[in-house]
Amino acid sequence: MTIPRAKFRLDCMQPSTTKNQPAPDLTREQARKRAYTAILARIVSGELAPGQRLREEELAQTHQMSRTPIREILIALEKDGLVQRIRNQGANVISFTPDDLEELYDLRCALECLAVRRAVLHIPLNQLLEFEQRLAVLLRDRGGPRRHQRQAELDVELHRFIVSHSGNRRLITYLENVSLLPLSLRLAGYKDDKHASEVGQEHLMLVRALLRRDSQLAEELMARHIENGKRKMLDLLCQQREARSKLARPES
Amino acid sequence: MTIPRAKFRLDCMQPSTTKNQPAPDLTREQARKRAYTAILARIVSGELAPGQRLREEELAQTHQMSRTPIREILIALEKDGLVQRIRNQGANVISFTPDDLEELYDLRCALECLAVRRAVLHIPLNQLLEFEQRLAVLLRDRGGPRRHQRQAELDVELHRFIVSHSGNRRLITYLENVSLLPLSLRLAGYKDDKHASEVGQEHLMLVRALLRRDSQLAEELMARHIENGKRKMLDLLCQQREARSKLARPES
DNA sequence: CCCTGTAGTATTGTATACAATATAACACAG
DNA sequence: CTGTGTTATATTGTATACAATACTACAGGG
Repeated sequence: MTIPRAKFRLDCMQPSTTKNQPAPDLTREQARKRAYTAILARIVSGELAPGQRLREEELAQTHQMSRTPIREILIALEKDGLVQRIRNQGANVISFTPDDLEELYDLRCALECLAVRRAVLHIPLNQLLEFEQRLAVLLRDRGGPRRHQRQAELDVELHRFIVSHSGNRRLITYLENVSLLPLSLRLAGYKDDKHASEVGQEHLMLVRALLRRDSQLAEELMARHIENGKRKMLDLLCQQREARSKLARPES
Repeated sequence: MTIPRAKFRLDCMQPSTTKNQPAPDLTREQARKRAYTAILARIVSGELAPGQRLREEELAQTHQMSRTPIREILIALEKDGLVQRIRNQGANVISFTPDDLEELYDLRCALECLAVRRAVLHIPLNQLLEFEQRLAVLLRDRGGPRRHQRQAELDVELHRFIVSHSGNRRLITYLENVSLLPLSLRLAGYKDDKHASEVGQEHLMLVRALLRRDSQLAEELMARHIENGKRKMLDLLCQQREARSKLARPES
């Protein structure tokens, strides 16, 4: 015996007005959105490891829906570049090589430089000052509680903030996609104090250039910042891969 | 009475080997791919006008398949930026405003400049010489048969050629998406002889810079080339919109 | 006449049954 | 024991039925 699926309110049960019901039944739409973001989050966070198989039936069960919407979500995630699907063989979390990382960072560099250039004039000064403040505090405060995490969050927030003022919606979504995949690596990078303080410094300089509305300098700093990030993340990725391959065949 | 759907060959009907059947039945996969490219082509070519409703059932019938794969294709096309889908209201061909066009061209500029920079060293000289040849011929040959179309095709081909040697797969697909939407506009632009010859000149200069492996110059020329294109396409789009709005309410 | 509310219709969203395929387990000849 | 072919099983791909929603036409009251 199967549990009957949730019944949705019928038209005739609605009070009296026909238009603008605030939420006749958002559960379906919400559920779908939640499933999408949940799967995405599990991939980006690394909970679902690269290469991990994503079976439709399993996802359907965990999200309490049928395979149909799950399939559609997987197709969307494939287009987002987070999932790889092979016909008749299903979907896997994408696994990226150093080459992929380089591709992503090169793209990010080009796009984010465009974003800064466009954002310089429109970005509100008071919020920039706020960022400057927070960056300075975090840089001074060596070894505060959960410092790495706070710094990582500020990193993401700052970049999103700048990009969001570029005035180019497509640029925003592209950058979101390009940044999403290596996000867990970026977060992992903050465990290294030297790296963290360098990134903090770069961010601070960038914000100050933006405060002076110095477009050229800001773009240059951004380019260097992302190039530096690329190098470090490549190192980190290679370290991780070595560590993992040693773990796979422990011959020590 | 419904027509029974095509029966597919069963395992037991296969000759004898289990592996590597050349094509046990590709029709499904082929059909799906064909449907995808067909719909895409109809959008890009302008046959399906911006704003045009895309009903699943209708597409399903014209492509001889059920709504399920069509839906999945529409989801993919939405992610490609060619279709807009609104929940419970279906899919429409995306309609782009001058603002959208500007967004697309700004993105294209940033991405294609990156592409040239990366391609300069690896792009094969002999093929470049071939392009130079063909460009020169087309520029001399004023008023040849189907000249506009040949020139437009060469345009697309040249840009694809350069981008394909960037060594960045993601860059290639992003640029494909960014370039696809305004393609019909670009093709329409070639009806203007002045525009066509200017573009031809720009292409020729670009190819010559690439032949000299002059990265900086090539990038600069590309940036200018796309900026020029942006301006012209904006003009053209505004003209088209005026013409259409006059046609909508003919008060002459 | 316009506006609001209502019933009917068209279309999308989801669940599910079935078809087709790939993988794994296995039998068997060499 | 190895490699090949076969069968069983798991999983994806597609068709279809049904649910839910948005749209349209229309009736009735102001």
